[in-house]
Amino acid sequence: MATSEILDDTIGTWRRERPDLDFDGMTLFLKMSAAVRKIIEGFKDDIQELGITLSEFDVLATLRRSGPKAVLTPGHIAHVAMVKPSGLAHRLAQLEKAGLISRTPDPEDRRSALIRITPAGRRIADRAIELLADHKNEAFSGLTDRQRESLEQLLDKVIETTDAVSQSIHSA
Amino acid sequence: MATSEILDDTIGTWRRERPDLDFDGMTLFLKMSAAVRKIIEGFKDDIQELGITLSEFDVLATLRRSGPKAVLTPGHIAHVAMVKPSGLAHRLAQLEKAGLISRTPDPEDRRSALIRITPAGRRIADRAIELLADHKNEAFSGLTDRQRESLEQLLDKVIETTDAVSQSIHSA
DNA sequence: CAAATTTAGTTTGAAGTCAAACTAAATTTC
DNA sequence: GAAATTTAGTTTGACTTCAAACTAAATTTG
Repeated sequence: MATSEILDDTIGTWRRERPDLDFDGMTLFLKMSAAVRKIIEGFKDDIQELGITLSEFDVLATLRRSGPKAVLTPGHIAHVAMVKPSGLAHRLAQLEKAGLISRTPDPEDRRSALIRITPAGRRIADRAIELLADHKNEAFSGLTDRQRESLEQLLDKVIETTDAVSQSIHSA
Repeated sequence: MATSEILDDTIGTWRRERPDLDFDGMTLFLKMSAAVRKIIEGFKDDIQELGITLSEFDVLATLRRSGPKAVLTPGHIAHVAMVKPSGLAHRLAQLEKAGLISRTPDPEDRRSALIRITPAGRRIADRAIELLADHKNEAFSGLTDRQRESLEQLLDKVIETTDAVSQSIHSA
């Protein structure tokens, strides 16, 4: 059974069992979620061959794209990688052990640390982003340029809405 | 920093550091992924108040939408919930302990089991799907009907592409 | 129909994530 | 400027998931 059939069945049966509810938003969410999951799955295999996990790549990528001399704090990395600080500590320990990042105390704020990518880490990050870019482009290769643009605009609108909601939660 | 700013920064810095690569597909993926994550986060709080986890809801929902007399096997549930059988066993054990499902041996295939939702499980599933439908509709409330339709079609195309890729992997 | 293979599901072990508790340093307050 | 509060990051413990090994039953093969 293909993904789209499972999704159609999920929504179809819900509509039959709960005709009082509106499942339009849920349909969109399920399809979006399935697409994301499929894309991630496909990429996981590629990146494992480089000897890192997807989570570790997140950290390496953040450092790599910040430029050759980038020096980031754990807090900054956690924020942009959208991971909790407690989750990041383990990743940093692993990456340091693997020699892909270095961690030195921050002389200006001794609670913090300065994280740098090593040459070995940089090589892996570069190779990984090449695979990643290819892989993502392939996933959206069924769309025309115009459709891709349209999809991006629609996604921007959704993010705007969901962001507004979570902002209001935090201020409540 | 809002989600969209983080994403714009991520793509912007990658384009600066690796101008040789095409990040269009990656941009779409990151935005899609961020939207999905945001929507899930928001819903997690709602559902926790019902005393179940998101994973447990997946199972209850599969049973609930299959109708009042539904009897499903673990294998079927695992397939449509897109979870590995090993991951399902634990969920079933928890749900059974909580009295939300029942598990009886399958008389026709004694390796398998027959899973049914209990009245208590049904009540929780009904309440949860109401919250869920509302929540998802809210997430997409920034789009017009026409835009929602457009988004769905675009997602269908993406799923078609990614499904084709994973099919060919499995047959290779 | 006995042996080999496949299939269904569970158990176990390893890995990853997060919340909560904790340590230590910086900042604010009075 | 000492005490209280806030902030940065790590550690710990609980939980979740998956892959691999395993059990047991059904099916296929010779």
